Amino acid sequence: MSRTRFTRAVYAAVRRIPPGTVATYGQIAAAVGHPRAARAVGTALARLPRHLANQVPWHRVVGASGISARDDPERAATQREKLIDEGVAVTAGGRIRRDRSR
DNA sequence: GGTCTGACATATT
DNA sequence: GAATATGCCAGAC
Repeated sequence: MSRTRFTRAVYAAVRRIPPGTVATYGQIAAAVGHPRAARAVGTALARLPRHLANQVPWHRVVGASGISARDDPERAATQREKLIDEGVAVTAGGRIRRDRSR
């Protein structure tokens, strides 16, 4: 199975994100001990299994410029709506207000 | 087991 | 702010 220690650490870190708050991939990567592995965080979440998607608030993880979702625009829309539903201020461009991130 | 791809970041121009 | 270049790590083939 592909879920490595790193991946599990990422899931754990994402789970620790407080509601109504978003974290960047860089922050997650740094949280698991790999400040330069933002990309790995992306792939790990991209291959996030459904059963884990239920317990991991992946929608709280955004890119440095907000929601990225270069692979699936639908995902971006879902993520944006979920964030808005949680009270996160997401602009029309998919960017997050600085007081909610960082 | 080597290579390509990718939900990225940071620095520089 | 946008475009370009480089580094980083894990997953899929």
